[in-house]
Order: sequence, then C-alpha cells, then structure tokens
Amino acid sequence: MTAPMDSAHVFVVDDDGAIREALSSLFRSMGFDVRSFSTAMEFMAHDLPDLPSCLVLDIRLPLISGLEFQSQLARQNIHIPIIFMTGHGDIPMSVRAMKAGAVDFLTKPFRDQDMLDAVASAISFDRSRRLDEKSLLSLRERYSTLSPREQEVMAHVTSGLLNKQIAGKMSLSEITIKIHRGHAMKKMQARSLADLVTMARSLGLSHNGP
Amino acid sequence: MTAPMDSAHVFVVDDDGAIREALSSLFRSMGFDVRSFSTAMEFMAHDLPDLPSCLVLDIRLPLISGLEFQSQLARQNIHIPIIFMTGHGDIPMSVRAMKAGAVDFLTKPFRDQDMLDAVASAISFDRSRRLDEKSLLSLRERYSTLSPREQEVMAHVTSGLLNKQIAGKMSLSEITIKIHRGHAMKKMQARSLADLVTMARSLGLSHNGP
DNA sequence: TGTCGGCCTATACCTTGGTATAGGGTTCCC
DNA sequence: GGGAACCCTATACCAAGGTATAGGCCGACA
Repeated sequence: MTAPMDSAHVFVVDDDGAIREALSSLFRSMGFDVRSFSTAMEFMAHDLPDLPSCLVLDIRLPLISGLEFQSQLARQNIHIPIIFMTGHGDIPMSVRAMKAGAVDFLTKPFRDQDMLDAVASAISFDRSRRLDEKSLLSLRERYSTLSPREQEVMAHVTSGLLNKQIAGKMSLSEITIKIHRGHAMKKMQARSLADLVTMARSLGLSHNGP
Repeated sequence: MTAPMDSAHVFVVDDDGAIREALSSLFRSMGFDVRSFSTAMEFMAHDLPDLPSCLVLDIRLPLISGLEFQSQLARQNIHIPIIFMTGHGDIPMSVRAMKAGAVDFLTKPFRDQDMLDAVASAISFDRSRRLDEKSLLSLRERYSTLSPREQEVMAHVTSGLLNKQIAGKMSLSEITIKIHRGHAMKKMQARSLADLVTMARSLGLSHNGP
C-alpha cells in the first residue's frame, strides 16, 4: 500500500562495453540504480544492497557461462532474479535457464520495452520475496528464543492437542504445559491461538499425519 | 505413502504418424497408458481421465499452434502439464512456453531418456496437484454447507477473536456465537481450532491486516 | 561459591469455550 | 396450515485455558 518506488537496483553483467552503456542509460532513465560489470567475478565482489534488485546477465561471459553462474548463485542461496540476454544461444540453454528460475531470456537484439518489462517484473518479484523472507526471518528469530520444551509444546498445541493430551504425551503435569504454552505465546508475540497456528505453519511445524 | 504407480496417462499430439508411433511405444513400455492424436481438436474431443496425466505436444500443429493451444487450455482451466517438442522452434517460443508453465521444451531429435524424465516429472507434478485440488474441493464443499452467519463467525474465530469480541462486532449475544461456532466446527469436520484455522487459510479466509 | 536460567510442580482463582435444553422469531415451500 | 431451515436468546453446567504466587531441582558459568 504505502510502498513507494523505493530505489531498486539493476545489475548488468556483459563483457560488451557498448551494451553495458546502453542498458545502464536505459535503466537509469527509468529511475533504477544501476551497476554494471564486465565479468561475474566483478559482480560477486560487489556487495548486494538490501533492496529489491535484479540481474541482467549475458549468457556468454568470460571464464564462466551465465548458466553456470546462475547455479552458482543458487548454491550460495543468493536469490536475485535473473534476466538472461543472448546473441547466439539455443533452445536447450533457454529452457535450462527458465527451469532454474530465470525471469526471462531475451535474444539480442531485443526491444527496449521487452527488457524494461522483464526488469519491472523481476523487481516486483524480488520485492515481495524480500518481504516474505523478512517476516519469515523475524519469525525464526523469535522461535529460536523458545526453550526446547516450549518449542515442543508449541508444536503440539498448534497441531490441535489439548493441554491435557500434551501433558500425557510428554509425561508432564498439565500446569507445566500451560506455563510453556504461555511462554511460547509471549515469545512468539502471538495474540491468539490462531496466530500461533499460522506461525507454526510458516515455520514448517506441521505434523499433520495420521 | 500407499500410492503405487496408479495408471498414469500420457497424451501425445503430433501430426507426424511416425513420431506418434514411436512415442506411444516408448511410453507404453514404461507402463503408461497412452492416447495419441494428430490434432489438438481430436485431443479436446477426448474425455480427460481423473488420473495423473500429461500432454506431449508438438509446437507446430495443424490449424492452431502449440502455444495457442496451451493458453487455450489455461483459459479453460485445464491444468494438464505440457511437454513441448519442436523441430524448428526458436528461443522466444520456448521462453513463452516455459513462462506459461510448460514442464519442458525438447528439440527434435531428443534422447528417449530426456523425454521420459520430462514425463516422469510432469506426472509426479500432476499427481500432487490433483491431491491438493481434491482436498481443496472437499474443503470448499463443506464450507458451502455453512449458513452465512456460520461463515461469518468462522472467519472471525480463525482470525483470532474471542467469542465475546465477535459478539460485539456482530451485535449478537455471546451464546449465539458459541452456537454458530460449534456448528462451523461440526460441518467443517474440524477436530480442533488449529484445524479450523488451517482450513480457513486454505480457503483464503485470512483477514490479517493491521 | 553463588546465581541465573531452564525446568517441573502445586494451589488458587478467574476467564473462556462448549454443549444440552428450551424457548422465541422469520422465511420459504409443499 | 405445517414443516424445515435459519436465526437469535437464555439458563445451567462442565471442561479447558490462562495467570499469579510460590517452591524445588538442576547445570552452566563467573
């Protein structure tokens, strides 16, 4: 709602200086913050900002191919959305890139508008991914402050067991369960059981098996 | 768990009889139930089984292109996963297909194993999609038996409000809320509040705003 | 050694949830 | 008119949840 067009970053990696120039000025004219590099190494040496961003990548790079670089980023859990460009690519390349999650795969020469559309979609995707990740992170942080017993009780509570049943399962008294449960609610900053259940699902604490 | 390789269906659409033959025998040898067609129309005239299945589609078809057919299926809410084949396709085609959700996009000639891998992945995808859809459908069916008031109460309950607060919001007495709530639990076959919350989320009944 | 945090328990008390029973009302349809 | 479904309310009672107060046990750590 109240999210303006906070400065978004576009990273360009292409060994052709003319293309870097052209893309940089194109993106800058649209209000993006642009950084361009001629190799993947250079890009990796640069610190990624904590802002919505995307990577515009030529598939043919010095030393390492764009596809390899893509999977390298994935292995390092770097989730920046990627838009590929190619002058001489083939279909298997594009399919592999798209399967690996690329946002788009443009063949040179492309229309400026196509590139801008791809970047806009990538940025918007990254923005919402970042929001999701941020809230999940804060959730995990809160969860990590629970003692082992509290985590255990939380799992049982959110799977729908009564305090009495949990007490039986853990061979504890019901009052102890109530205490742990209360602590879990406070630490997780849950305002209701419904809240806690939702949090547990986001954390992957669902033991819904027969 | 107890899901054996229930008969899965592979549909082949290609105007080249030789290819239809070759693929049919390939898939049949792997235990799939195969139906082949030379046009999209023929395929559409065939009833789709309520079983995991996928569609192996040549991108160049008589009358209608494979890509058009793909979006036509999407418009009709037919979600069968698609594997494209092409002899003379280009990159933009493959990218468009993949963006629209195709499982794979193979260039002829392809290795049998590549096609089998794609089909296996498509079938497994469709199987889990069908399971999800089935449970969502049964959920919606149960939800539709709730009276308007019961639905309203369910939404409030699963958003974490106390009976008392719901009563205030709806200008009703607390006991009435309890009644509706109890009915909702019974009709939804929820065994606990946690259950109901989960169901509400699956149904998209989340009013989590500040 | 002391102390701090996690853990377990108990009593007491209050709030909330859940259901049965028993009414009252409406609308729609046979 | 009578039934059926929905809707609302009330009393009464019991089960479950939640918290405060208080105490004991243990291991880690300064």
